[in-house]
Amino acid sequence: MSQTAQDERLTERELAVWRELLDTTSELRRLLSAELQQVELSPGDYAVLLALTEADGNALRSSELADAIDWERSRLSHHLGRMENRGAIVVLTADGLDAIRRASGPHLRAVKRLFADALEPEQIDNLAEALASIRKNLGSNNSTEGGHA
Amino acid sequence: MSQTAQDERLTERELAVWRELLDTTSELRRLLSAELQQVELSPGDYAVLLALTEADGNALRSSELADAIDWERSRLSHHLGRMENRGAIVVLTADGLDAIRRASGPHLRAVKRLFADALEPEQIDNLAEALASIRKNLGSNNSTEGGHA
DNA sequence: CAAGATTGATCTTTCAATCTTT
DNA sequence: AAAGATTGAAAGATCAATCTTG
Repeated sequence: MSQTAQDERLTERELAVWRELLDTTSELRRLLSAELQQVELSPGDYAVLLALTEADGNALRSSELADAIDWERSRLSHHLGRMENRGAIVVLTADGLDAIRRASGPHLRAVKRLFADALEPEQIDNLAEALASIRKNLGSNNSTEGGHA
Repeated sequence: MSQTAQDERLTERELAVWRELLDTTSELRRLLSAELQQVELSPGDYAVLLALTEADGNALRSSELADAIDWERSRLSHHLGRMENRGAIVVLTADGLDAIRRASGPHLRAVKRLFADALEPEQIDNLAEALASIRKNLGSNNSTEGGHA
């Protein structure tokens, strides 16, 4: 499945990179979340709206939406309820479209600024390759089984 | 600050890798969390205990601990309260040491299995380099300012 | 009945006060 | 008063039922 020795312990180096991966992505999520807050959306809101925008006819069945953003059904259900309370959107209405349109420009600029601008094309390739290897390994590995929740 | 052109839009490729980074790390966190649950610890518990284990005398002031794991003070305060309720540990007691000892073996093996085993040494290096670039860029960039919360 | 979807309970995180200590 | 720390309330996430529909 994997290319490196399976039998040895995790090295200091590997552990350090692992922690750095967790810390860095946490920080990125935090900053992007703050960015989105300026247009009154949570990261969850954004994920939901984005998935709907990208779907055919701007609509998805609940379970399809859950799959698209890889959420548990119950989490989605609660979240949609909250969005409704806030006068937000379940299936993309004019308001919903408006919200995501207002958000996506700043959001994408933030992703570029915080992430893409930091990396050379080759680094992007390397990162993509590393993530693909991890993914591939998750598929064949995974004691908890199943893939996701 | 950065090496690539600042003025163009985020490319499809960059966006795809960005999403893949978010998805992959989410999945890793989920699996590691499930792993920890088998020894009755949450990822938060583990972070707290680990920081204390690595500290001088297995103790830290509250604000130092918060800094070490990069949490807001209030979050740490609530979490420590919950750990106390559960009969867990604030400053590392015998029970706390015991808990982290029981957890760390399985946890580190899981990190190796899910993360390190998937990557060639060169991929680890590449990943570390990409993360370092992102970090460096976060330092000089960051509109929300400050660094963390 | 089984998959799709919602609900309630509980736990976690965040935000805005508030209390404490120097 | 300013930094350190705690608290309460509200939002978000998770788990185990439960309800709904095909």
